[in-house]
Amino acid sequence: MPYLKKPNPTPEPIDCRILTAALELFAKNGFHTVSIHQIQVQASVSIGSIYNHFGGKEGIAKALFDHVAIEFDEVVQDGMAMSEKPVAQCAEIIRLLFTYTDSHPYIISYILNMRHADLLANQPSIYDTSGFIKISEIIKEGQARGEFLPLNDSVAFSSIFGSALRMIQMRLDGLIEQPLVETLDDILMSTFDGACTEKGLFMSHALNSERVA
Amino acid sequence: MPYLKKPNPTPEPIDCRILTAALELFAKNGFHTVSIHQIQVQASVSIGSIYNHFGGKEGIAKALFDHVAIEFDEVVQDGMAMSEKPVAQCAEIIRLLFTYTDSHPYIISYILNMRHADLLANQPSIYDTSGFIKISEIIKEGQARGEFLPLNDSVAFSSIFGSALRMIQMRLDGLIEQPLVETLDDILMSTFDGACTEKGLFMSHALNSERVA
DNA sequence: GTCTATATCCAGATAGAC
DNA sequence: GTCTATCTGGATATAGAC
Repeated sequence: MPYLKKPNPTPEPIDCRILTAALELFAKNGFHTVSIHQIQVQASVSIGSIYNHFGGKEGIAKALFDHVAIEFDEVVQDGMAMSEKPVAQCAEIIRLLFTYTDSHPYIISYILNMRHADLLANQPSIYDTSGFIKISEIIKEGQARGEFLPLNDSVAFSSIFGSALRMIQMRLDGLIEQPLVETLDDILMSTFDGACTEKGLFMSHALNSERVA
Repeated sequence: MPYLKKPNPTPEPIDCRILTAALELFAKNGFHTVSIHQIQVQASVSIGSIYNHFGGKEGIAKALFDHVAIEFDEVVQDGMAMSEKPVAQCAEIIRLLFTYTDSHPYIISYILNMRHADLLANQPSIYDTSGFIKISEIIKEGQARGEFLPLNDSVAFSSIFGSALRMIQMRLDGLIEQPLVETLDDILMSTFDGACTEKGLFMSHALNSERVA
């Protein structure tokens, strides 16, 4: 029965197999708990090949970072293409990140956690990527148009993407069973319109209760 | 000159020295990159003592977790004591977390990052602590009173604490030079009242642009 | 309880055949 | 370019003196 004979279904190139295996293992177990031997087994490759292609474990991590940075940039670009308006662009980026988290959790996990997880300092982080820079520019444009509050860079970023990123973290940590997209509308609403039922609810409290300086 | 003779200025108990040293090293470099030898040196203790007290590196991590969980719970309790109103309680907890991040960055870093950073799965996380449970109850109470939007647990938590936690992360990652407290009012405002200048700005976009299902 | 010296193990890296 | 076999360093952990 030669038509059933598919004993070696590995059409992927070897370096791609290595990266895929390493990404999954790193995201699941963390850079330092994963040994090259594990990667070797999961990728069905020899140790020698790994060293030939990437020069070692750190080399794999570096290549993975470049890879996920490109993916992230594409998500941002896709989100930007959806509309001219910064608010809608940010909303679309969040939607894409949510779907991406559900479909490719290891990539998002690597983007978000890898730096803290393991690699030494002075390693590039997500904040150094072109995707993040594009987001910063969207926010600036939104402020110029008067859509977003005129807050400083990090505050504005946190206020727009903080809730969504926290949802992603919790989903990756296994605290949320639901697909993230199902929560999208709620997250967008609270992000853009606030977590309270009425605008000014917090300010009235702040005025009533004299806080200690 | 016996009055100058203070060659051994270590009034702290030995296990406390070990924990302090380990906390700093773990937060800075990550669990797996820190060796027991480093902890030994920084704490001015012998390896034998470390094994006597904690049974190894994982034992230290476990003890540290219990310790920071207690600190976190105290922060939440202090924040709750400030007011009866959930909105004000959450605002105060965020303020305390901000000041705590600036004064004790290693503790906050450990709380936020340690799980991803290193320890294996099935390790307790911040979400299992009494402090987090108290926060969940505050949110529920706020929803019952009609202050917070009636969103499900994780969405509500993310919408209220997501921006602040992102600020803390960025501060710990060295992306924010400013003390966090200086950004407190902006974060609270955007959290509770939204990141946009007008309520409903996002919804109008969503209606205008037919999103692909 | 605290220390030093030592044993054991295993991950990262290399050498060289094919 | 891919593989197997091997080397080496360093980390965890232990044994036993004090």
